[in-house]
Amino acid sequence: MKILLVEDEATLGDYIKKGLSEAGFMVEHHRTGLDGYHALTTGDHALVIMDVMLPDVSGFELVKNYRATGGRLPILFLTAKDDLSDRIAGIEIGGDDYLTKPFAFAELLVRVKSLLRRTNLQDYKSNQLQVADLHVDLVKRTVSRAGKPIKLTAKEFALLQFMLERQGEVLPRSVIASQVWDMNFDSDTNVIDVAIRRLRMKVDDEFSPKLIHTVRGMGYRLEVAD
Amino acid sequence: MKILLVEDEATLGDYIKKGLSEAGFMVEHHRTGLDGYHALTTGDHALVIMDVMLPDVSGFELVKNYRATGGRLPILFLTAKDDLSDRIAGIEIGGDDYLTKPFAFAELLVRVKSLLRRTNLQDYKSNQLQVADLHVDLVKRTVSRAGKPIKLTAKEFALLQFMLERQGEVLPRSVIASQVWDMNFDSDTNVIDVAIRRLRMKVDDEFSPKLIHTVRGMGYRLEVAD
DNA sequence: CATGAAGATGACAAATTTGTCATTTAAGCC
DNA sequence: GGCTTAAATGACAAATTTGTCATCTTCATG
Repeated sequence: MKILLVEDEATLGDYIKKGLSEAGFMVEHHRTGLDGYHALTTGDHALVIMDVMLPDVSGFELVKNYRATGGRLPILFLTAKDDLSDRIAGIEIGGDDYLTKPFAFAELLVRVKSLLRRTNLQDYKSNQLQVADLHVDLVKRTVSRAGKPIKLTAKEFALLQFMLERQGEVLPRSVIASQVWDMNFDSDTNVIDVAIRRLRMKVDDEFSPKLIHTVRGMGYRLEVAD
Repeated sequence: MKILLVEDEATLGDYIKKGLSEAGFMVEHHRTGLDGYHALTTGDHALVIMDVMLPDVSGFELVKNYRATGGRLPILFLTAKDDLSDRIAGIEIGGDDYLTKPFAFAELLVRVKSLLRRTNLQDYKSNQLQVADLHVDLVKRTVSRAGKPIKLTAKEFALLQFMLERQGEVLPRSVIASQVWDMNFDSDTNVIDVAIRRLRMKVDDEFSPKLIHTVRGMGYRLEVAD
């Protein structure tokens, strides 16, 4: 479970991070609003803990914008005591929570767990596959290698998915044809060769080790080593 | 867990079906090879029990073809005693099993369970969603309504998936734009209207109840009733 | 029930994906 | 090393998907 923490005060930030890590959460810590916002919109966290007072942008502004674009992660605000009255009171946080500094860590942990419990019900888990440093999320349809996102077309994705499901097996063109293309393999087409090439360009060309291997006379195989 | 049974002898077929049903399996029973083959290639069973001697095609031929096109379900053959020696002996069943008639039902059940245990390990479950009679499999990327398969394009699927995730909520165009299109909503485009229309044509037009509703001035909502 | 605004729709155009083909490159074998 | 065949590649064409626009329809309201 990944938590995004946006907190500029080093001492407090480290303290929270340490505590949550010990409680079994992965914590990604950013110190400015913009960094935090970037992480928020690109990452896959389950919850956000955000200081309202940040050096650059107000946490409140950030979240307003985040919500306006459809973001729905639960957000737990941290506010300084004297900010509380007029600020938080007016925020339509809609189901999110806040905590006034200073607070006991135990208190934070309780709120975090409660928020996660409340929201994680309808979260269906992603269906992830991985080979070497290639990550594939079958539900989100995202692919990345060595952390770099890769955009695949529908056919490319289907082909990769099929090969992943049969990792290590040699896949004759005829089998690929019938499973990925739903056609009877007609040996005078080379669609599959071409598709493999396109997939390789995106998934293998600039990386190593190579994952897609040719088995001459037989077909192709996806595998980490040879 | 769905099991496909292909057996022409009525008595034996009914007997097996009854027994397996009582053991908690769903059984789809076909009486001819061709029917069975059709079910095999279009359905989503976990295991196949097939008589080798069928009135139309030999079960052996069927499976040979099935394997050649990449099918990988475990298949349990039923053979008459005297067919056994020369036939089964020569079949490269590769991991599948067979049972000689007559057999005790308990024996069949043991084999079935063992085959399922052996193969279900690497089967990752599909990630399914459903509203009314609309079924969506997020991993296989299949959609069907009232049992009828529906083909969606990538954008259509993404839109439907998004609406399903937020079932019941009114989704402003601006939110759809940022979540499905990854663009800042620019009110002088009607891409979303058009996309909704295309989705409706496939998913709602010839069905009822309607699932995609317009909330005038606000956006769209996916919901079973109004 | 007339009117203005929002949404639906159909036709078209742009962009993207997918498949085909001719040619080049590489592998396996003698 | 030369030969044969399989696979890789690049360029092109077809097909499909996606977005734009102009027009028509529907809804809410006075």
